[in-house]
Amino acid sequence: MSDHGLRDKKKVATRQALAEAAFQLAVEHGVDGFVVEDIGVKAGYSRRTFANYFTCKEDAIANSLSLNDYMEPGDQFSFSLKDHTPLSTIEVFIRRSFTINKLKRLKGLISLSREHPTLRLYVTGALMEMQDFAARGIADAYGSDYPEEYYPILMGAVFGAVLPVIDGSFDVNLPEDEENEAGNEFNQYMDIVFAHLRKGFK
Amino acid sequence: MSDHGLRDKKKVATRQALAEAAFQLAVEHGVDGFVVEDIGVKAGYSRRTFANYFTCKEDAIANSLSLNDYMEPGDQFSFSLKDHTPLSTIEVFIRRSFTINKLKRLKGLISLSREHPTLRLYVTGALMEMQDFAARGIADAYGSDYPEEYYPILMGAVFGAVLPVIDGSFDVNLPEDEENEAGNEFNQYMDIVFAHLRKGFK
DNA sequence: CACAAAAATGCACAAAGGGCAATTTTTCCC
DNA sequence: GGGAAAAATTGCCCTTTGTGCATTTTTGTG
Repeated sequence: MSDHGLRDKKKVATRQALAEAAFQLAVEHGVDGFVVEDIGVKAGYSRRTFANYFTCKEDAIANSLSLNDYMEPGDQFSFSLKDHTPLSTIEVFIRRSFTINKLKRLKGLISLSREHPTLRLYVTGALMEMQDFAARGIADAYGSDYPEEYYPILMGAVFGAVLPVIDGSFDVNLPEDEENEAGNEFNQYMDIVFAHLRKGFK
Repeated sequence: MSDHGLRDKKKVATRQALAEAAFQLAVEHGVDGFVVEDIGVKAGYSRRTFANYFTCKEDAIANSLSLNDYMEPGDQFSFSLKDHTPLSTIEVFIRRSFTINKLKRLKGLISLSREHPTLRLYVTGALMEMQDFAARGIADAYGSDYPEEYYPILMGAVFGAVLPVIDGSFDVNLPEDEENEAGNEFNQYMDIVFAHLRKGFK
């Protein structure tokens, strides 16, 4: 049998090394202040290898946010099977996913995106992938307990409402200490978001 | 005084001509089946001029959807000042914006995007611009009648819930006759979407 | 350890992106 | 209407990308 576990792990590592190098170079020299070659040098790979993992610089920079590494669909949503509704399941998923470190990286990406429309596209694209991931997980978990069209609408509404954070129109202040996950401003904003989503709009 | 009206109109026309040419070429030969030069030839401009209007092919193709041309923020949301809530205002805006012709173009873009992640990014980007446009209009129209954070959340939720259509996971069947705007499947889907948004999620 | 599969690399070439300067077109103002 | 100013279009040029293909190197298996 083929257990390519180790090989796959190395591929992920390569991908992350390249993305991380790309992000750091972008912070240091601006998104347009370096070339793909530089990423390769910094990460210890060739230009050609970079092209095997990413389509362009922006792709690599944005995906340094790897929001969905370490996530396994089954794991992430197993808690949802009892005592939870789809909405509260997503709520837990979102709050768990945006750790302080992720939010810090996100802030960096947002400020880079501010004057760089193309990068902005790739950053929102990364979020969309996270949304797809969550949508699949939720749909698997709840099956036919809700009308067919419920999940895509719910998922869209939730992630749409989170977008202002990603997009930078809502500016999240982050605490210095990594430990204080629960009380950060992102979670306060989520309180408001989910309250609105539960109550409905007018 | 500087009345650049005619000049601006010509710029818009040029932009649209290039975008339209790009879209048609994409339909005929596939997104990767032609080069920027071809777009210029088809639209009657040079490669260099194309670069003045768009960053790449995908940018041009996606923006052939020009959802927000002919829109003036003031005009579009003037009806909102009486008898409407923010949500119902957006609802009218959305239903008005997605005419049969726009939806047809959107379907074309979706099928092109299906196997082309980069184009997909640019198409959702075009929708985001529409969202920004609507967000500004709505915020102007309602000012301080609602809590400060209300509009971005509402706007995000609405456009997020519309995204499945854009994204192609909801497939809209369109009537042959252009006249039948009200009863098309898109509007039926919107009925469900806005019902959920009003009622709230659980 | 040797063999097969897969990843990284090198090479080459068509194409993209964009600065700069020249040219053409549009607008402004008398 | 005509000439000056502003803006749009274009050509030129050169660096950077993207990618197919062949080759080398690394990894996993028996």
